[in-house]
Amino acid sequence: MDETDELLSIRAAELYYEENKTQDEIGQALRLTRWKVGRLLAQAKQRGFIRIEILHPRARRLPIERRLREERGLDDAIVVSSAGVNSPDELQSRTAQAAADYLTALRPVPRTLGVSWGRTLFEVSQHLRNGWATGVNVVQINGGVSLNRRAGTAAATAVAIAQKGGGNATLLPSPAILEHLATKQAIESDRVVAGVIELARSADAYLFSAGPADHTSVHIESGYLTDADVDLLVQKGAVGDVVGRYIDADGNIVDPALDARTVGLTLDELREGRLRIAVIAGRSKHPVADAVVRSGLCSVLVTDEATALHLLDG
Amino acid sequence: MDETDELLSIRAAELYYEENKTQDEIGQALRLTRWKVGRLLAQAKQRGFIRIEILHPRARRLPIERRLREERGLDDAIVVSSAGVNSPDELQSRTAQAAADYLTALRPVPRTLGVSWGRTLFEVSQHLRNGWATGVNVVQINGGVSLNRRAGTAAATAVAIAQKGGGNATLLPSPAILEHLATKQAIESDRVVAGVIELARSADAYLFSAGPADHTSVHIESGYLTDADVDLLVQKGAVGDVVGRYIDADGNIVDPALDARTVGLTLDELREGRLRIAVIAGRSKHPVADAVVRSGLCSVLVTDEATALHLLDG
DNA sequence: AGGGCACCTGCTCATATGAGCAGAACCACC
DNA sequence: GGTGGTTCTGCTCATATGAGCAGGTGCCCT
Repeated sequence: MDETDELLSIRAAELYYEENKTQDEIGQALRLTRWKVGRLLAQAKQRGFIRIEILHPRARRLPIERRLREERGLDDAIVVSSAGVNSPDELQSRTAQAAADYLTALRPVPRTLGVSWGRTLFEVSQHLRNGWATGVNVVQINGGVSLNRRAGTAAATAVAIAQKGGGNATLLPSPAILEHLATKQAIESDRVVAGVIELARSADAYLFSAGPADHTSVHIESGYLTDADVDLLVQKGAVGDVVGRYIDADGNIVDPALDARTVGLTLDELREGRLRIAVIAGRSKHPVADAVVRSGLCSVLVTDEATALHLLDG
Repeated sequence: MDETDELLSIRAAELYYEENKTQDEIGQALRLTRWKVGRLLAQAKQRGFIRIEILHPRARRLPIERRLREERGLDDAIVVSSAGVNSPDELQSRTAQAAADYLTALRPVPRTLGVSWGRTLFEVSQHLRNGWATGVNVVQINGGVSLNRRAGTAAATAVAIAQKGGGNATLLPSPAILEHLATKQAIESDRVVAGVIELARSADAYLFSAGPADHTSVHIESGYLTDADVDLLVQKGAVGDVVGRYIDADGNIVDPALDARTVGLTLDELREGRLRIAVIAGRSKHPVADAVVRSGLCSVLVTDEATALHLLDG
């Protein structure tokens, strides 16, 4: 295509998309046949001169979703559009909404849903509508918060999802990470705790997020880890955590000793689930999202456009 | 339109614009009739959920051009798109290119074209193609630079436009602003100078830009004015200059004494021209662009999208 | 409860558009 | 300068889409 045709295709596109003229009218205006106009418009599209965006908080990027399914072997992918987003919070909110939508539309409806906790999942729970399902019971799959001011979001998340879904929540009454291995083993052998974990293993579906390995981690905020602990994990190759367990870029446990002191489903147990929905959004989570997808921790990913493109780049 | 329909219209838009499905196929996928799908898509468009942009350096915004013509009474308007622009320089370049295109397409071809000088017009001259016209003579309409290192762009601009247009340039051999009124009067009564100005008055068309009233002004760079001079003009209400003459927001001369020492066409003489093309781009020129358009100094405006929208806001 | 009104739905029909094809124009290479 | 191949052009025809309309539905007010 020569220079002249390129310019003509732009003129034609202006008249077609901005002025709503028919290809025939454009032909008369530019002294071309309408077939030529059609071809010019096709070329303009094909060469990427025409960008069509859907500006809406609920807009998704289906082509990217397809690529994720095909190139990353996911059973399903939900990618929310970043078009018109102004803040990281807004992106997080859009992603949480999309996850809520996905859960609501899920068929068959899971009888038991295993959930982790964190800022993202809390938001998902808030976006779910009352009556999003009937009779969905929820079970926590890893130890919860309790130490700090914002105590209770872990419990609140599970309870909200269950209540709005017309079912009950089963909480895992344990800290996320214990100081001593012996204590952890003692807790896990407790009848109640062991029962909850058993129930978690048998869940029909899992819903979880992932945290970045940096100082904004919920584990630091909750007092389970210190800044120094996280720095050390990063040194060892950690890119983030899933259900409280820190992994490297390949999805392997970074610190087995720490992992042994962490209460809840192990990553291998998590991988046993048939439906494993990860909800991960935001720039800071690109590395951990990559690890989660590569190592097959999730079978379904709900994420934002930028993160999805990052996954497809590598 | 209720919540559900809004969501459906977004789903439909995704399938239509991103997946290239027909409305019929979308209907099957979403369990709607194809007419409903058509209506949803129409609503999505009408409510502004669909944004279509033409990404190309030569892309224009025809709807904005029309509004400028209708709401600001311009004979013509050329508005270049800012979509995908990363730097002010790029915007300036696009606008200059558009001005060059406009000149090239101009019918009837002006026999004599009066031009001012400055960064913008120099760029226009560089964007013109050899042979953009045949037999277009160029005459300078205001005094030129000569004092500083980058001397000669004023002359270079006029000469380039003339040469590429197969005609000759007539330069105005005078400084832009003189220190004393008497000198200015003496220069203007010089046979040659008077002849050039007479020729300028009779030009078929004028092409000029405008400068901002700030320290980046070409008049400071060229040594005709000092920072302090400009500060004073701003205090008196100056928003910028046209052919070396500083105007306020209403297009009136800010400092008559200074104006009397400025060589070239007066603003009233400029306004006599039937075809007066102003080329003005960039954030810093919004105020002066506004003044130029409001006071009818130009009959045709070539500008960028942001500047155009600023003009339409007020 | 009934009548009136606004809105919505599913249709027919006219129009706009894209696929595909035959001939024309162009180019390069003998 | 002919000849084979490639690209381009203007067409026919099938399909996709939008306008407009008749009937239906739900809603509000009496």
